[in-house]
Amino acid sequence: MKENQINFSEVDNCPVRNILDRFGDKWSTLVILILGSYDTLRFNELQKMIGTVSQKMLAVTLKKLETDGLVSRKVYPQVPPKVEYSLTALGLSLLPKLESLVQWANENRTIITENRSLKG
Amino acid sequence: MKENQINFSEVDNCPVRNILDRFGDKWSTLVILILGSYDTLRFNELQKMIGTVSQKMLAVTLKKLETDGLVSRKVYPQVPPKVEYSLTALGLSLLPKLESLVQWANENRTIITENRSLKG
DNA sequence: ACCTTTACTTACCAAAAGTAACTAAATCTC
DNA sequence: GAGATTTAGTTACTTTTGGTAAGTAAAGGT
Repeated sequence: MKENQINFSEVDNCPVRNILDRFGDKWSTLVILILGSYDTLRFNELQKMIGTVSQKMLAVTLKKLETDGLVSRKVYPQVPPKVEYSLTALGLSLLPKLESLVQWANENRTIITENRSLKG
Repeated sequence: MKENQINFSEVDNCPVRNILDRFGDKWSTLVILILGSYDTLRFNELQKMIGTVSQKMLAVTLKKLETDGLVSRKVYPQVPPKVEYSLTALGLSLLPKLESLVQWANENRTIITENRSLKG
């Protein structure tokens, strides 16, 4: 057992899983990455940008991110409604870590695709 | 639109999502992190360490990671069977990026937990 | 002869996510 | 002035994903 070991075994006691489980869902990381590159987006701009997310899941995802304080939500009292989403300082602090994952994915895309086609 | 912009809008054409979707599942990142700290583990050592993963999902997760070439599987022809899992070089190259996410989660755990209890 | 052990698989059930339709109210079109 | 359009959602229903519990194979221990 290495030093600085993290205990993963209990969900509630595990500092990591409690937080990371929130990004283990299908859309959170993608929403953060996109808001990171576009700064401010309305609900259906985000939806068009992602392309394959359902309205329901985008709404749920944004609500969770807002609850955690990663995304802020600005409502303009208009009809039809206008709501703008952007990253908070906390969300921005996570961004470079996710971008580093994206960079890794880009660098290793070819080799992983090859591995997949070998094994089927 | 910033320079170095990534196009997220089409699943198949998106270099990022094609790869990252594989870690968007419930267990992959955790398995990589644990194998990263324990070096080599047998199937049920991994299961005990995670604590809440089902045998079925651990098997599925390991098979996907093996297919992608992130995890290697060494079978000892014994009865009862012995199978050892460890990270490949590719898996090891991903590890620091995931550990950086863990570090972020640790640093921001308190504030996120507070945010959740305010809104939640 | 029977129980144990390990790394799975399988059949069945629960939870998460996808789909499509619906809503409210101001503005635009005819 | 009746009806379509627009936006940010919500709701009811279906599909997909994950969880549960039991089963499997074959060697060794009691």
